[in-house]
Amino acid sequence: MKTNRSHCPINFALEIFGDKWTLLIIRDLIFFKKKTYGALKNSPEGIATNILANRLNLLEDTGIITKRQDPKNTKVYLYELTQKGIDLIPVMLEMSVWGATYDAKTAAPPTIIKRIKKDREAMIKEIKAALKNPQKKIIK
Amino acid sequence: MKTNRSHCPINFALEIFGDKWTLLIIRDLIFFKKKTYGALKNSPEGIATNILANRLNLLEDTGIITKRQDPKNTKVYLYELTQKGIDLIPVMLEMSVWGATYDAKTAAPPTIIKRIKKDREAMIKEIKAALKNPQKKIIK
DNA sequence: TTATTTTACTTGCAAAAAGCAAGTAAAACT
DNA sequence: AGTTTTACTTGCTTTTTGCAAGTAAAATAA
Repeated sequence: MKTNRSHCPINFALEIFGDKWTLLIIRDLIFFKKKTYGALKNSPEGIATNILANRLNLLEDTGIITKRQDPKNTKVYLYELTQKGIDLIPVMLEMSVWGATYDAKTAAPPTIIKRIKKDREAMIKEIKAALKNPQKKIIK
Repeated sequence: MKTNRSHCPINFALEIFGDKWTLLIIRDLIFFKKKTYGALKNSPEGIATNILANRLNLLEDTGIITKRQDPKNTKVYLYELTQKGIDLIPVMLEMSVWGATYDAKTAAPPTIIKRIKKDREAMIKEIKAALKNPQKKIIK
């Protein structure tokens, strides 16, 4: 059993998602509404399949996502955010604003960044609503 | 020369501080106002000295901190946040709230967490003010 | 003035994690 | 019945981390 380095809340967070891949998976689940292993592995950063499988397991173990069979296709599994995962939206938004501010070549849609800055709370609600509604999408 | 995986703002951020130590150093610079190598290495998580030196270099290279000699003691170096580093305060606050929410054994001071939730903007200003004023401290 | 301590690192080596290519098993489609 | 699709696993190399010890220069103490 692995022991915690401390109970500082920042450290607690980093022990779960302090690496180069985990938050990218969560980004895809939140902003692109990806749900399957296949969709997640097709992200532009090119995650290795063993890393993806490992991180999905860790995220499930830490209660950030759940895994279930697709009712329409028994060989497909659906990965979905729990409340604990949904509550990472504010972290993701702040990271997006920071990254968009300091990457001169940022690909972040300016309208989205502006809306985050202008009315964070509304944006958070909108993203949560989009997660529940299969029609809505935040980023295409 | 290392190439970017993508220009997604989240990925941009992760390529800089997507690991288990970098944000802990930034935490110490922001909340505990640590400025020296010695102070940083004494944090409870127990960072190895080679990792600390490496991360301080990377943070300097990416423009998040600056390094200068202590005018009172030529053998001491002072590490200080740039605007790019100060702008990580919102990210740190959201991570703190999330970590404090989901770690049953959290050591986060409840009064601080409440104030972040109640008035984020005021809290951000207060932390910035504390960084400029050598008397003020956010967390002791 | 010399010796010791303090500060900020560096070095070397073992262990763990990441990255890459290929392979597998079961369901589904042709 | 054979091929494709989906979700992984395996094996191997490279890179990163972690740990213990060492170093060099400045400051302090004897």
